[in-house]
Order: sequence, then structure tokens, then C-alpha cells
Amino acid sequence: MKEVIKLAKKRTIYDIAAELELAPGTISKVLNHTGNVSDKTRERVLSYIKQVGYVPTSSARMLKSKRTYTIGVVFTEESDIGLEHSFFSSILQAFKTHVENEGYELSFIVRKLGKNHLTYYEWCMNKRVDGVYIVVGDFNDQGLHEILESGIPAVSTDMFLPGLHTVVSDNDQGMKISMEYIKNELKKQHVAMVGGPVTSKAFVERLISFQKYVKEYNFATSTKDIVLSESFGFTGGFNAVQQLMKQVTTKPEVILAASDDIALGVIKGLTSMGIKIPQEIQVIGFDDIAFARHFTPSLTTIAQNRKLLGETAAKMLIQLIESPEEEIDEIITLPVSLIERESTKK
Amino acid sequence: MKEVIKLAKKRTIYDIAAELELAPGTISKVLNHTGNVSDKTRERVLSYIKQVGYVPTSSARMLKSKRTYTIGVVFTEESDIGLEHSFFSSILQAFKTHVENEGYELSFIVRKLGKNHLTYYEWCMNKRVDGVYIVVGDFNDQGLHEILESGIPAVSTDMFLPGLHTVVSDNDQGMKISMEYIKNELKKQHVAMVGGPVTSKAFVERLISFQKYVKEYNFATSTKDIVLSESFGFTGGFNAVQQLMKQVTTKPEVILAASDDIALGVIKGLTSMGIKIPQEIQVIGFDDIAFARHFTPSLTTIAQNRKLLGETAAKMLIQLIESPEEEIDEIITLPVSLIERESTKK
DNA sequence: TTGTAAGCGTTATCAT
DNA sequence: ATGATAACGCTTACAA
Repeated sequence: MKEVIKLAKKRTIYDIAAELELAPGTISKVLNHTGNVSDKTRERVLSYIKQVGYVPTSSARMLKSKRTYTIGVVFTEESDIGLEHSFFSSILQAFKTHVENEGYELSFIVRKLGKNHLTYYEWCMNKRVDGVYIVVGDFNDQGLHEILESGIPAVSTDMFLPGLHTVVSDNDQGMKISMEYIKNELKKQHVAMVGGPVTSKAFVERLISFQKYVKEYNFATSTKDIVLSESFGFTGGFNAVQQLMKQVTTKPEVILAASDDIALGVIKGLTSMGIKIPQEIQVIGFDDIAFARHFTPSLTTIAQNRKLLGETAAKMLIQLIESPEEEIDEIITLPVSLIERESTKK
Repeated sequence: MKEVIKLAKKRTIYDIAAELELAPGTISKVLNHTGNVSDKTRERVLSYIKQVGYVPTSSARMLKSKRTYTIGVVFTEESDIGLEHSFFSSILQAFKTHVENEGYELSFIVRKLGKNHLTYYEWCMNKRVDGVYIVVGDFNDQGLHEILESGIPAVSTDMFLPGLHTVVSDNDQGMKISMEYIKNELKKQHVAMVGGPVTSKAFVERLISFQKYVKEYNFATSTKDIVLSESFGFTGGFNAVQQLMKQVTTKPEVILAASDDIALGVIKGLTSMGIKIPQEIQVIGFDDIAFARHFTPSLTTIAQNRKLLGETAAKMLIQLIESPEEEIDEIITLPVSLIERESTKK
């Protein structure tokens, strides 16, 4: 047997007004801190509202006011990165926490609404989101460009696009720290790199910086010491390092990986070839994902401040939404730091 | 200088009607597959709509129709599990993919809306969500009980509450498979368990089943061979196993962990004590998280079908929403399976 | 300071 | 088969 308890009928602003012997407009004013209301009335309304648990219906409010207090989230599910990917998830988590505190809510942008397929831009127009946050975006996605062109406030922690406000970690600084650490602390000369797929701007930057510092610090590194992983993850690193070891003439002393996922795959690949880490080859990652600490050997890596990345993006977007007239830097770069663990040894 | 490109004025159903020389009501009918419209007109409307990229404004539609096509997601952020926790994230991901295909969208339930603090229930009433999905919920949260009492369709993949439809893995079967594997394949007698915090029903079930099968299969296991991790994660397992090894009289041959996170912590703890896995002690986990495969040694574990869990929950909820008159089982139990890896050895 | 009333863009009930 | 029209619950000029 099924019992469905009747939903309490929802009170409208008219009910509240009637019960208080006031006009709906007055209630609305106190709700929105707008117009003139006497302190006495305001108090009366506020306390009554709290008492009966009245909350304005958001669809009506949105319909009328054009403000939705909703932020659309783009989280591309290509290349096996989705909510499951802890690096992006935790940035999103930090972002979410912050915007919720400011009274915004998150809504995933999808390509479907009811039975209709639509572009990112159409979705945004339809939902009337106040802003867009691109956690992971596909550069080739035309829908993203449409959003930017439309002028909807948008931020990203991943992509660089003209007009798109972005907050990222300082990839160049990260590589510099790694390279200086290798040179000055580890005192090694021959360093190789397992880069990530160049579809990601971050991976491109890390690769370029690597090459720059190889030259600058005179490392004994040739083009044969560089190999690119075909995918974002562990398996990519695992495969790439096999390739690296095959094409290289002498075994590198240190391997830099473009991400922790890749680095962990590199370590596993090396281990499976009977190579000891860090005794024979040392490995340094990038990101500081949760498992970097737990892996055996634990991973020396460049830590990105994910919490700060998400929070900063949140602040940036809210500023863009609420004070569109203020000019702010299009790109904010956050510092990174080296975390020493067992995969390197002085 | 800041350039804001003017947003294209949004077309309303009236515009479409005017442009097509029809009545708004007619457009609405074809949009909602309702009422009578001639095939010819339907085609004309449909193709025109697609051509100009018209999509009905959801707030207006919601306001009028009382249907929001939105599902509220409860994802409690206590006990360091949030979006970052890959196990729950991937269930949510599967859920999300499925409901989006059915035209629903997800919205995280929060305790704040604008400047107002509210309970889960108030939030649901306010947003008029069609249903609620509890990914991770806090049993003690009064707001959850209110939701159930209110009759809003709700499903969970985590909690058991009277009236709450739930889909879970078969924990008892999982423990049974593990124990039979230990007895028949590994041919071991002395098995210990590192349980999880009893705040989670799943952990309680696994513990009870463990004790049941210890008795049933006559394992050489005493109460000293059972220890409970204080937290969900890796560190909990790491600490718990130290405790276990301290209180135990003879070293167990196999350790069962209540989750993979805990199991990985157990392995690391054991390794740090100089104990070889699987030569000296074998370890079996539960969940099959992504890293179980990548860890060294890779982890033998009971695999939960996360994709199926999320999908089944999605189907269940949609059925509850769209066919409330149909009676369906309150609890659906999904089978699990053993994945053999390096942490055990026949 | 408070009340009145006209929309916002839909859906749904009637007429036609 | 199609067209008018009244809600839905709120915000916001404007009037009192």
C-alpha cells in the first residue's frame, strides 16, 4: 500500500500579504531589500515569513526579474575526464562551495533540454544563467565560442580563449622549480619528460617551459628524451614511458611528467621493467592529486592549489556578474610549490 | 576597453506564432505533443523552430506547468567525502548521464537560496524539483526525513530509510564471494577484517556478513582479528592496520578491508611495517575504485558496478516521477563480482 | 510609506 | 484543427 502525504500547499506572496494585511508589493520590497518600507513593517514581514517558512518561488522570480542566480557549468565529458577525475572535481567542489555561499547555484550545461538538442549558447539563453564556469572545455567546441561572443560572463580554470577570464596555476614557475630542484638539490644532468596530450593548453605550456629550462640550465637532454602521452591518465603514462625507454640512448636520471596521473603510470611502467624508483630513475609529477601521497613510492610533485583555483574562479565570476563595469585582469596566475616525497632522492 | 556584444533578443512563443501566422497555443501544443494539431502545421512549426533555434523559456514553463524537469541532488559534504570522492562521483556521473538523456537536469540541494537559509525540504518545495536523489546523505539529517514524509519521489544509492527507494550492491554476496575465495582458492584459514566507520550502513552490513561467514565456514578468526577504521579513507586504513597488528596474537593470513580506500591504506601500512603483500599477508578490498588497478600491488577486490548503480537509481526515480501509481520494490540489490589481482595469490 | 496593476513567457481551458 | 484568454507567482513602475 502506498501512502502519499499531501504536500503542504505552498503559500504565495499574496497569501503572506493577505495574512499580514499588506500589499504583495510591500512583501516583495522587503524580500529584495528595495524601495521604502518602514522598519516596523519590515520586521513584521521578516519574522512572519520565517515563522511560516515562506520562500519565494524561483521560477516566478526568474521569469519576472531576468536574474536566475544560477551558474552554468561546462564539464566536458570527453577524454575520460568527468566528475570522476579528482583533480577537476575538487576544483569544482571549491568553486561550488564559494558560489553557494554567495547565493548562487550550479547547473550543469547539457546539450539537451527536454526533448530538444541545443548548443551551449542556446542552453544558456534558455536557462538565463547569470554566468558560465568552464571547468573542462573542449577548445574545438563551437558552442563555447558562441558563449564568449554573446557576452555572458564566463570564467575558466582550464582554457585560454580571447575574452575568457581564466585562473590557472603558474605552469612555467612549476617547471622552473622542478628544474632548479633537479639541478641544485638532486644534482642531476640528464632529465627526460613525458608530456601530456597537446590538446590541453596546460600540457603545452609545461612542455615549452621544460624545453626552455633545459636550454637555460644546460641539461643533458635531447629531443629523444621527450615523449608525449596519448591520453590524460595513468595508462597514457604507462605506455609513454615504455616508448621513452625504447628510443632513448642512455637511461635518463630524472623523468618529469606533465601530470600526476601520468607520473604514476610512468612509475608503474618503470617498475614493471624492473627499474627502481628513485634509486635508478627519479620521477617528478605535476598537480598533487590525493593519490600522489599514497602511492608507493609516494610522488614528488608540483602542487597546484585546487581550492584556491576554484575559489578564485568563483570570486572572479561573481565580480563579472555583479560589477560588469569594473575592469579586471583576464588571466590570474596562481603560484605553485614543490612537494618532496619518495620518488626523488637527494 | 570592454566590448559587450548585445545579446540576441530572445524569441518568445508569441514571436514564433506571429511569424508563422498561428496562435501561441498551437505552438505550445506541438511543443508538448498535446492536443490536436494537423501534421502539416506540426511539421511547419517544428522545422521553423529548429531553424531559428527557438527554445521555450524554462522559468515560464515551470511557473505554469508545475513541472521543473529538475532533480535535486543531496551530496553531503561531511566526512571528507564530496565530489572528490571518486566512488560516489562516478555513480553520480552515471546517474547524471541517464537522467539528462531523459530530459532532466541536476541541481545540487543546498541549504541556502539567495540570502535565505532553508531546510532540504523547503529547498525542494521552493525549486519544485520533480524528485530527489540522495548520493551521500547524513542519516541524522532531519531535512532528509522531511523530504521522505512529504512524498516527493526520492531514491538513494547509499541510505536505507523507510519509504526511501534504494539501489545498492549486494554486500552480503560480496563478503560471501570473498570468504569462499579465501577458503577454496587461497586455502587460508586465518582471516582478519578492517571494517569501516559504522556510520555507514554499507560498512555495517559488510561487517555483519563477515562475522556470519567466519562462523559458517569455520575460519580461525577471533574478535581480536577485527578492527574498525575511524574514517572512510586511506589514512583510516593505514592507522587501523597498525592497531590490528598490535592487538593480534598471530599474524593473519588474509585481511579483508571494508573498502578499497581502506584496503590501500592497509597495504601501505603493512608495507611500511616491512610486511610483504601478498607473500606474507594477502589483502582483499571492496568497491573496485580506479586506483585499485594501478596500485602496487594491484588490489584484489569486490567490484561494485557503479555505472549500473547510478543508472538503476536514475531509472527508478524517473519511474517514480512519471508513473507514481506503479508499485515498485523499495530496494534493488545489484550483484557484485570478484576481481583477482596481485594482492592475493593462490 | 503603502497599495495597484501591468506584465514576464508559458500552458490549458474554452470557444470557434 | 486552431484561436482567444485566463492563470502561474512574482517584480516594478506608478498612483495614492
